[in-house]
Amino acid sequence: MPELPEVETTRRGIAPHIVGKRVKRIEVRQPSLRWPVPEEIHAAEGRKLQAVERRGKYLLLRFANGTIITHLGMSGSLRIALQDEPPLFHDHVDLLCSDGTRLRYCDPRRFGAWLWTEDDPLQHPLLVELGPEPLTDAFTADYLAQRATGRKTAVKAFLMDSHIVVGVGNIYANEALFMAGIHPKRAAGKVSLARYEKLVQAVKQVLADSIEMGGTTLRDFVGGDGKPGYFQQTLRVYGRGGQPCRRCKTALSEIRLGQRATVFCKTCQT
DNA sequence: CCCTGAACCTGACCGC
DNA sequence: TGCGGTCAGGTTCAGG
Repeated sequence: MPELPEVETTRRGIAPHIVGKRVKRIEVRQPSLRWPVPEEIHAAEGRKLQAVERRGKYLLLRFANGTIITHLGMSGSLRIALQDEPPLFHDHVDLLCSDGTRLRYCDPRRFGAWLWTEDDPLQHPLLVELGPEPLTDAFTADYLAQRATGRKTAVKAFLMDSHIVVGVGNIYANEALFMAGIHPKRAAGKVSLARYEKLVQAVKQVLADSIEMGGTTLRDFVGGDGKPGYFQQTLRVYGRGGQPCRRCKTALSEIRLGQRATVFCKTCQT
């Protein structure tokens, strides 16, 4: 489900309900996620949640004695459960606060994660090698061009590599490359600095716009406050293979690139 | 170091 | 109605 806008929408949706509250209990009904949910995660019980932060698509639940690192994977979601709402089959983890507020994690495919660290979470092996946040000034055309030097990999795969830049998943990679007029299969090392400039602007714009609108809705995405996102209606290419390019009317091409659906306009993107 | 493909898992959908 | 194949928003990992 989630790309960066969905994760950020989730963070904003849940934080007001749980920050500052004391965790009464963490209920793990299904510990078999991407990695096993560690027993040490119960160290958060009895502690006050200090903040909910985001790094890439990871959410960090900060406590004085450690941090829960979560990831929503492909199909995960976090929501505030209603009082006495019984967990459904795929509701794998609850974080129950002492006032009865319940943060509920649902993840049918179980590609997500709930981990615990007592060290600086940004130094955790999963986070320490991540690329810059796309919506900060650290994400520039110069940076991308430098990282792309000599690389033959398709620019779309390059853009989706979280070690290059975090938060650009399949939907927004397709969208940003269209906006920048770059063919998704072009070798990353053969994209000019001027075009990386356009790409950086496109990534920032598409992500910011999507966050503004509450995240893309594909199937059933809902933010932490239960409101669906509305970005889906404005997608330029994703999910539109065979339909006319909104710019030039050419039928959009759809191919598979690195096992991912890739949609582009063969006229507008070169 | 770079690149590719497989793997993790369930559910929805489509054609027969 | 059932079955098999394909696809889905992510990321790590093994192997060449």
